[in-house]
Amino acid sequence: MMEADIFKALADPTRRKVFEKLAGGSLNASALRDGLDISQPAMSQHLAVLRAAGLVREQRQGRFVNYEVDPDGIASIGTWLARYRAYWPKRIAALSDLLKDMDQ
Amino acid sequence: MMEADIFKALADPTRRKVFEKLAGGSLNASALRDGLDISQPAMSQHLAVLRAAGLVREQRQGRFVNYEVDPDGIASIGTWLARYRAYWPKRIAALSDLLKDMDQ
DNA sequence: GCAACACATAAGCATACACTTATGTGTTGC
DNA sequence: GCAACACATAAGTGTATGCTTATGTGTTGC
Repeated sequence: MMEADIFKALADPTRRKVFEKLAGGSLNASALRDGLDISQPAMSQHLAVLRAAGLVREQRQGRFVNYEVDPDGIASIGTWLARYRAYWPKRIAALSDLLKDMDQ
Repeated sequence: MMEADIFKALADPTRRKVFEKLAGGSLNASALRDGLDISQPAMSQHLAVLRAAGLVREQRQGRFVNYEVDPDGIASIGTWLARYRAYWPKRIAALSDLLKDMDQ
């Protein structure tokens, strides 16, 4: 929810991997463990941190809990980053165009 | 330099305050301490972390060391964030326009 | 040279954090 | 009901981190 939580959440490499996986589409907690060599409780704890930070949101589906990227979290980072737009180098022009395109 | 270092650096509230101060212009280490109730070594250590992350850069000026925002660090965050552009909500359109403006 | 200053580094310590194993909660299907 | 499953929570532990005090390094001006 706050910047503090967001940056703390993303400071951990495992959580960033999880978040990147979710960028490809929603997945349940077990599927997220694939290839990460991490225990089930550890994943559950990581997901709790990401959820508390507003970076992901969950959706119960039977016994499974599907996780997906929460656009609000992404927006928070964007808003924070916008404060430093005076320092964006020119070579980031391409990115800027991409962001513009998203609004259709 | 790497994402890991950047997010770790920004995970600390004191370092975020320092970084925001520098967003207003370059300052030396002593000036950065104003209003932060932190020891001189602590500030020096925080600046070392921000520097290692590529978020700030230094410039010796006599006995003083001036610190300023390093555009490369900002760009790194922007590049990372761009991977999640599919999740940017529409209400961030204004930010997107701001970013576009920066390229003149 | 040397005293005063601005900052960096070293060493030690208390707390935060990511992990583990063990157990609890809720859902499915027989 | 109850066994199997998916996930969350509890409790404990080693390590990372941010702080402190003490000391080192480099610059200024007399």
